[in-house]
Amino acid sequence: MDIDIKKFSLNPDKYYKTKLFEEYNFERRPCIKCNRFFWSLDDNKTLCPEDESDSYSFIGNPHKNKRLDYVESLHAIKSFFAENHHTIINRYPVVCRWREDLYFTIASIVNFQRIIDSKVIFELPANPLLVPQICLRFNDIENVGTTGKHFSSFCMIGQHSIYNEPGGYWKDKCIELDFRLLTEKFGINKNEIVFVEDVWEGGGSFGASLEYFVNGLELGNAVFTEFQGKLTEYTKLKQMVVDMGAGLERMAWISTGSPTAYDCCFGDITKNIIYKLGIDVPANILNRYFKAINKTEKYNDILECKKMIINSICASTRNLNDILTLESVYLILDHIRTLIFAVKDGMIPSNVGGGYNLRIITRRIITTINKLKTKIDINEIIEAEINYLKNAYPEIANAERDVKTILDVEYKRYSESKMRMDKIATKMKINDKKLNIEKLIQLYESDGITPDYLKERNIISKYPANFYSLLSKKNNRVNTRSKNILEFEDVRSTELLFYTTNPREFKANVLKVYNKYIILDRTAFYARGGGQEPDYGKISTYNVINVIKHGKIIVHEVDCRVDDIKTGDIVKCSIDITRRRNITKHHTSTHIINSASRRILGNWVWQNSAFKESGYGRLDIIHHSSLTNNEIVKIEKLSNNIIQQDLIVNIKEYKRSIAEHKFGFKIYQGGVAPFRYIRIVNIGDFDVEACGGTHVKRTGEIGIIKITKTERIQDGVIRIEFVSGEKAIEYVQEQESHITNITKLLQTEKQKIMESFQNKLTEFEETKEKLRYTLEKTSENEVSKIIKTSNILGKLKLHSVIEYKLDEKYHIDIGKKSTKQESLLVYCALIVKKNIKIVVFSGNIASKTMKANEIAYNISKILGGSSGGDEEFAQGGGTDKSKINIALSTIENIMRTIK
RNA sequence: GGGCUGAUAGUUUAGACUGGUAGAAUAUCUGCCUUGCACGCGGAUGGUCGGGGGUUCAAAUCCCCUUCAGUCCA
Repeated sequence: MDIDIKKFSLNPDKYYKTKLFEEYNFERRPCIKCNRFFWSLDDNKTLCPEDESDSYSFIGNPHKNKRLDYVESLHAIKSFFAENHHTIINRYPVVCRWREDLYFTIASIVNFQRIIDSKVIFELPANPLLVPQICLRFNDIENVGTTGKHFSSFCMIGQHSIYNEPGGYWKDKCIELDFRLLTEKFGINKNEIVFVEDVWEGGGSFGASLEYFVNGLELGNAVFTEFQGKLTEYTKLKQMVVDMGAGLERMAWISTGSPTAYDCCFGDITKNIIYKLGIDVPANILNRYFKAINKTEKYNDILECKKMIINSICASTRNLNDILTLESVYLILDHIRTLIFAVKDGMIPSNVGGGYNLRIITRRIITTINKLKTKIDINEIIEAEINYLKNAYPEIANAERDVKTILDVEYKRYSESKMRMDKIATKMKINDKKLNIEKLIQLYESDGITPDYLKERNIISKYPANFYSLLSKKNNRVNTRSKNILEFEDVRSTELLFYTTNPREFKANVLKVYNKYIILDRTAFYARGGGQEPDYGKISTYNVINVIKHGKIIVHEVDCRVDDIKTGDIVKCSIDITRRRNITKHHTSTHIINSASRRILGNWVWQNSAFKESGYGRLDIIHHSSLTNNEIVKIEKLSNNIIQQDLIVNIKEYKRSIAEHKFGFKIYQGGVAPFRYIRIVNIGDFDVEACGGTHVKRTGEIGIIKITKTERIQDGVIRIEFVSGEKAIEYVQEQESHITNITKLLQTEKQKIMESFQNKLTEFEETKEKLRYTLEKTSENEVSKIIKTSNILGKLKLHSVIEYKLDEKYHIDIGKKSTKQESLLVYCALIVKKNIKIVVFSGNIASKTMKANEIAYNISKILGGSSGGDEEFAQGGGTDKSKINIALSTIENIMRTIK
């Protein structure tokens, strides 16, 4: 990266110099330590901001008398940019459903990036705009709470503009506004502001950037994105994008000069908890401590490092302990805030995907709270945080109950998990097994049992220091995906008829024919998209079997090579209307079931994905547990109730900002559409979603919804399969015919089917019982009969039998009893079924000369099998039924020879 | 998205590596003891070994698939 910074820094006039720098006479200098260039008004600065001696001097010493906390800072920033002709956009969801490569929104620009065929395209709903975007980042949660500035979720103030589109500006205006924001709204002395030259890459595109710092703290980074590709090999983008992101938490921190950024971002909550826990550290010690910890770069042992700081500022051990408790408070507040936004936007803790990050922070919340000596009420914190944050983000006002429920569910899971861990540990302690490194790794990866936990339980005394590095070595993954892309660059976009007149039959101009593909100037064929399968039908004489979108062009695939249609022809087209009708019903049903599930289960229910075919529909929802029978019944009932109400399905285009304002985030069930205008499908007041699919006009048309199956396809995701309309009738009829057949088999009538089935079960149990009883009663007789009638051969007795009816279980029972009573007896049964099974018992005396395992071995050899067992009992088998008699006479002969 | 671990009686589980009668504890029923309860001693009931397929004379055990649960990583 350094080489490339040099490349850009070689041409500072082009990439870095702005009008503001000229006007104010900013001076450009290289850092005497790292040679990076920076722009500043202060002649004394010779080092990069981080290395300056006065870094973090704002702590305890803010710039202005009027101090703005988190919410106040946000309002100040919003009004400043609104005054300067920016459209203020609501935050996007923190769950990033519009990008396959991200679980969470990690930067404000992500909202507007679309990657199509590995090309980056930016779509701004307004130009220029400002968006306060909550971002979730989990890469250094270790630092949350301890450094004073790291968060697992933070608000990135996104200032975005596309230079070469109407309304846009480039670096001059951007830097001027950022400078004015700091000086005018936050009262920062212009001499304290430093801009550092850098290059920034993200999402496949990059450009020169200016990071701006105040007192060593980076507040924002303005990236002027104009290239795409690798840093060594790139092309110029069609769009020139200003991507400025600033940290709201840090703005508030600079403004208030509090010891940490956590102190000014949660309202009074922090203060209240600190008071409740009895933490009492003098302000000057806190200020000096956090200044020092922020200047510390690398450390091996964090606790040692903290102790050193405490010593250097002449603080006490009690101060250190209080600061450690304080860190816990900060961590809890940060993690709960992250959870609030995640749950509100449709992600819950689980063991896969982004949900795992949420599980980790949830469990950190729980363990950290448990560690505190004075117990604090987690529900109170949730309430207080939402109460404060709703002043900045009103939409989270109603999230309280959901967050509590999710945390409760997760708490129970964690308790069970800990109980399991405890059991395993206890068992290991009893068995006192030696644990090698492989076993330690297995315990950690399969059961979540850390070596530290085993140490705590005195199961091991120490473990290899490289344990965690051994683990991390195992992780490597490269995700390469190649797509078959058809090139139709010269073809103009297709007019979509299904959004307007939606005809069943239409005529169209052929624009292009290629192999099995046809492109028309207009089409009513629905292309696969939004989980809805495509229309089938006919173009001229060809059967359409697939319809796909290629950018704004619709491509029809037919079942054979097209050779009698050519460009310029006018063709007659017709759509398979039965198929379309079925798919349409399933699509509207998806919306209904989705909203019904949310009402029955809870507000965290979001659509995870959906699929609508002609034969059935499938909806995957976010939910924490498998559905109970009762829940399924309720969802089905509510869905059908909506059908019976025959609600009007309203479809209308809205400007995105208006739609978001009017209906809220929940419209993005299928992901965020990047367009300025979005199509809103409104089912009465029951369900509102942004959707591009086909829908019925009134819910009554669907007729009936029947849920056929639900399953938990992974932790946190429930799949609901269902059928609608005619398909539902067919399904019900099929079920009915099954019942009819069962009724016939049971020889009863439908009303009594359950009763009759229960009777049959009881009967079966009783029969089993009778058989057991009979065998027991007769076995004694049988045994004495066997002993009496057995062949006396030499000194011993032999009872041999060829059995066709009873099983080996019977003969094992009888053989055992017989040989116990008569120690001279050899009991030998050949059970003939598909194969032959051999059961041999040899009595106590008999087994001295006639070993059961040897007898079984000899017989099995003759029958073409093998055997196993000991002297008194053996089993075996074979396949050759024709040799049964030979086998038995062989045994008799052997026994005769024994003396 | 990838990996790992597990599923045996109502409950907790042994057996699996090395295929050959599924075993224990607890609960339940019951007998003895006791005025009664608790305890103690004895007996009984309870198992599609998660499901399906394969290998084998024979699979809880070995192999493959699948369902459910847990856990770790990106």
